[in-house]
Amino acid sequence: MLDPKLIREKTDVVMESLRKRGSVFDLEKLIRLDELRRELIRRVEAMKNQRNVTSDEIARLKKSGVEAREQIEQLRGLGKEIQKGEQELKEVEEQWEFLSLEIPNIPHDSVPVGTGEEQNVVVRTWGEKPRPDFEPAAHWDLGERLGILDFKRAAKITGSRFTLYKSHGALLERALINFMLDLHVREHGYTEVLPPFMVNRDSMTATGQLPKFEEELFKLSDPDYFLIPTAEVPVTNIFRDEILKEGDLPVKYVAYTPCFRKEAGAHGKDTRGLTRQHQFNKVELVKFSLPQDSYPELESLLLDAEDVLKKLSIHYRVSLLSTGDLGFSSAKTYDIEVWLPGQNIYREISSCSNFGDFQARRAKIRYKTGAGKTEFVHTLNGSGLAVGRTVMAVMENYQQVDGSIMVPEVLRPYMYGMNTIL
RNA sequence: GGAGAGAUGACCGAGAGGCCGAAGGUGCUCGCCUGCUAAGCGAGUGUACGGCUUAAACCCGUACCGAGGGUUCGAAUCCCUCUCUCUCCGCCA
Repeated sequence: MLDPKLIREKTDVVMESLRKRGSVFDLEKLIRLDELRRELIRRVEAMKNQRNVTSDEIARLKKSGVEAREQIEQLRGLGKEIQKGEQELKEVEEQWEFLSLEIPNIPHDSVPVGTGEEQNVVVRTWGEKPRPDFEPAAHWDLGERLGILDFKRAAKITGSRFTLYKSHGALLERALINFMLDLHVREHGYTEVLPPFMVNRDSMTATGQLPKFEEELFKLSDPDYFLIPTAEVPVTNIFRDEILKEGDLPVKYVAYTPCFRKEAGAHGKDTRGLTRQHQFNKVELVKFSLPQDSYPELESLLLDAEDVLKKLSIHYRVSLLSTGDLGFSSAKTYDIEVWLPGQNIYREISSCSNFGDFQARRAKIRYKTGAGKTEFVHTLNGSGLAVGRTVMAVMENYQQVDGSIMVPEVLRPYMYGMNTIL
């Protein structure tokens, strides 16, 4: 959500932001609703003021033993008037709020302007593409051959886009989760949290998944809950409707959770392997920061995520998303793309974003400054990393000519000391 | 699932139809005092929205005592519904 004052007073800035994103949002309609809303507020509040003033008078008269028939009569009709006005206001306010929740965040000045991912900018690469002297296989072939990934049976159990991990495959997934959590807790100073995997509608609205992206979410019908599409949702909502102390910031959390996504817009895309699943594991980094620190915090969060691949010695690149590719809630996003030799492509394995006060405003996460003012915090998050995609990166980058997979050095303590998956 | 208790400001906790935005305490801020890893004294300290303002502060107004409805001229206080927390019983991984 954007500051209503900003929309009202710096309309051109908001317009420009929408243009850069290629968004078709109806800003004029929102501004009209805002004006109508304020007009109604003025009317209703004037009536309420009259009610309060006269009510006080009644109280004074009664106290001094005088009947106040006339005044009571005067107010009898006013209550109904106020109710009518409030009803009208409520309707307008609901429309206004709904529309407000659908304006995307304003991109930061450092974000390149573009129409899509073609204008994303690669800001750095790390390591080099491996040059095996054999034709590297894709992880789905490796996984089925080794008996560690079973896509057919997962489809039987549930449906498409699910995976059954078996034996050392399951162990590798678990090892990566523990390795990542340990790294971020012990070396990067994050506090581990394990949140609920289902959340309510308010939480989904606070981080920006609702109301716009409901069709992407798995929904439970009985209680009105949703399966989380990322740990960002429950973890950011830890402080919803709270006022933090300035000295407590920044707060840094790391959480492992499964994630559930419908992938509604991706029919027929990435249908093979672990790339795009309805359920996948992710270790997520979340920060709450002072507004003035959030961009440096984004850089350090990105480095924390990159560190996982560095420790695993897997080649990757980092790109800065252009305005056309930027997520709805984000002001600035870096993607980390890992090299997959079996598919001969780079694939996103982490997305690190600064949301500015966009989520904090929706979630009402604030802090008190030394001067006693209450302000919105900035929220940030990034995958550290997507675990299923890391499994495929390990498999494809560490495969041997015989189809076995070497276990990266750092994972061996987490895998009973084994050095090869045969 | 059954029975009961509760939900008040950053936190704890009074309050039971008009004098309550809400006592008292803690915390925090400022000042004084003292002087040493602390204490004492005094003052101040909610949020949101609307108006005023070039903008802000100030000021004015409105709302908010879990959420939503109702009764009433008037509700933190009375009634109804819901949510959550706690205790006991039952059941259960």
